[in-house]
Amino acid sequence: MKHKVMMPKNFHITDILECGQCFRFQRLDDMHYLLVANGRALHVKQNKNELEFWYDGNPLYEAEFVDIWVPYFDLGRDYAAILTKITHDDPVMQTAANFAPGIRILAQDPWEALISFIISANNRIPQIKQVVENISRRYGTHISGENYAFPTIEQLAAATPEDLRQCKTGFRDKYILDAAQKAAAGMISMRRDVDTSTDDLRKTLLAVNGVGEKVAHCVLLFGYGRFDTFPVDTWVKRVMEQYYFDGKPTTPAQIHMLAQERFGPLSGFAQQYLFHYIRTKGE
DNA sequence: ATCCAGGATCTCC
DNA sequence: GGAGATCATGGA
Repeated sequence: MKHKVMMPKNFHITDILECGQCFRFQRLDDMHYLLVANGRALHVKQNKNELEFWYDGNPLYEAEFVDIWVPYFDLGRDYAAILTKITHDDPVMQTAANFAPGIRILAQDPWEALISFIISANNRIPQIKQVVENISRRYGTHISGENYAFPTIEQLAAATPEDLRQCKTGFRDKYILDAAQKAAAGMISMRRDVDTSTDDLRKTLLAVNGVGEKVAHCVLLFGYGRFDTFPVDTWVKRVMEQYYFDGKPTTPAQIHMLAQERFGPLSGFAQQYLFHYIRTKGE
């Protein structure tokens, strides 16, 4: 059973999935992707005037679409209003946003985001995707065909370092286990609606071995929907130094201050447009 | 073959 | 606190 909705403004499935925020998807065809999230394998097909969603294996009902996938794809948010604000008097942001105006920040699971971005450290996106896939197949619950859910905290907490290494985690095996241990012990809430300030949440994330400022910001943004964050990786550092700091060397702290001044509570959106633009424009 | 990747950590100053 | 080396893995 397919679910169809009218084409939302500022929604482009390629921009959304290929912009580097999410790792569990594959392109089946132009404008047609298979995504694993929320314990489901979901087909997403973007047509001229409509979006189609359907599960790989079982029916997708209206109520479930509304409860799970509308929030996941952030369909209730007015991205045109966001773009108007962050591009105001900012030609750099205008260029970045025009490059991929269909980006939306997905409402991902905090636990999956935490592990995924621990894996992202000193790694390339194709390999991050491969390692997350390996871990899901080894520890996650089967969904359909070749699709496995991302493992739960308990499923990963039961892993051994040797086992994890077989998933090609490299030196990050101990980091993943530390995250699983702390999560299982309840030291970090894995609820998106947790009532904790962004800064306090950030500090608890930094307590995990293998989580520094950049990974913490990514988990806050993509896993907890904290849009007042601004992950600074090599690409964002590059684009910010080049266009906002007159080519001068800059620290992440300085970049955070400028982002807070300029983009405030919309920093996370701004960061994703900039990241995708600088990383992809040359291709 | 050497270098590097959505970084983090450890060491040494 | 800042600079440098090191960390698995695999692709260029």
